[in-house]
Amino acid sequence: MPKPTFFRLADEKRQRLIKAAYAEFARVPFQTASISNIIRDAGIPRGSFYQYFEDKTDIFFYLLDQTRMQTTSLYEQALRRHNGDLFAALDEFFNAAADVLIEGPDAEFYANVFLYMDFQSATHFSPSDAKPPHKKELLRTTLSLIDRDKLVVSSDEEVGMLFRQAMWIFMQSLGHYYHRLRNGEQISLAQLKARMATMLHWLQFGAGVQKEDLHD
Amino acid sequence: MPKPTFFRLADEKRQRLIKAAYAEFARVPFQTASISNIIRDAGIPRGSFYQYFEDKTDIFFYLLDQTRMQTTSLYEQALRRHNGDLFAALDEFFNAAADVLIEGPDAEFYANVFLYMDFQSATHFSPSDAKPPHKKELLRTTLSLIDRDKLVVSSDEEVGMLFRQAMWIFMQSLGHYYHRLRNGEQISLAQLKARMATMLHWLQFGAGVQKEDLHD
DNA sequence: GCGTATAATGACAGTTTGTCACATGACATT
DNA sequence: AATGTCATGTGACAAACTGTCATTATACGC
Repeated sequence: MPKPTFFRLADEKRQRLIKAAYAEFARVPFQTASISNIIRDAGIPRGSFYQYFEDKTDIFFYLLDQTRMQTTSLYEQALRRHNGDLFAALDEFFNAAADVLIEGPDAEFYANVFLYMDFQSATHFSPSDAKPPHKKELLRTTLSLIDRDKLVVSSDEEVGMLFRQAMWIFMQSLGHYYHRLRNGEQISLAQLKARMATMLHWLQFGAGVQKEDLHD
Repeated sequence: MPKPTFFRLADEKRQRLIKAAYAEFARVPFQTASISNIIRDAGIPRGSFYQYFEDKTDIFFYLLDQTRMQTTSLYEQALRRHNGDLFAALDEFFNAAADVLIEGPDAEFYANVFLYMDFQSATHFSPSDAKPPHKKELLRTTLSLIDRDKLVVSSDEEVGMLFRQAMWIFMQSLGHYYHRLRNGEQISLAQLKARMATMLHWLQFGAGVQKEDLHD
């Protein structure tokens, strides 16, 4: 989390810093991104940066949290609209979120996020040592709103597992999309959505031939 | 890939270097690991290291490939034993591989692999700019040995998607296991296996209530 | 004006990485 | 034994980056 000083900054200065950070994390993956570049771009002295943020991780996840807040609400809306039908909500959410992440202004930033995010971060979607601010917020929303009669789950733990499996489909598909794009291969937004739908359908109905189908 | 010089090295020296590298990558995640530590441990001059390897990534994936070769054969055996039944083979393979990765001598190394591996690497399981040596080897084995009549897939592309979804279950579960372990929470190998089985079962038969089940 | 808390600043020490000019060794040929 | 050649060994070095800290500047209440 940014330090209090950061939030007391003049708007113009804060925006300049945020913009420079987005640019750097869009230019190269997190591991390669450097604070030196960010502060040079933003025209902010080195010491000041450390007055606002702990380190590179801190500012990175701050940027990520910004958009997570948007998408979280998209998900919750979908879940309510479909009366707690998890798979229907996920399907709608994936499509809406893909639009935001791929056609929005920070697409390159997200490309680096989804191509280079590690498992630990993907699972918890915030730095491991952070206090849980809204960590697992999506999961909590899920637990409270879903209709369990439509799922084959026997505990909250299992709902969590299922939810993560679905989120991986989403993240992996975005990674796949950006990977193709950067290698100059043809891939459309529609194809991406089809891919997500297929994988989600497997998770819902199974990718193995059903027992019933064998009764002939 | 290591440079030719590396393979011409005296056995003792090569082993010393490999051992030091394993130790470093077991000590900290890839991003944090340093070549400086490896060569200090191995007692090898800096210049020499760069005569053997391109960089940190190069030696890391060399180590990883070592064990991939083992596990690949485990998978192929399972697939043959089950006459191309993908899900049966995966189930057996997951259990066998988990034994190797968790009870073997390099468990700490794998912990860092599975906790901190990024999506790009996970998908391709080798550095992105490397020539495909045995890249996608598991996938190719799968394509040639599986019985497609037991699956709801319509193309090789879809087999690939399904296979990756399954592999993610495996990797994510190992990540989960190690995460728990490092946070001092109780988790047994049996629980890990149960988790993988549940998730794989969902993928095979569906986690949503089936259409047939609604006909009452 | 004065004093105190808050913020800004950039020089600096400590690391790390990849390179390069040079040293050393092995070995075949004369 | 002398020489030439090719592969390998070596460590000093430049470049880059990170996080800190002593010092200076600013704002604000009284």
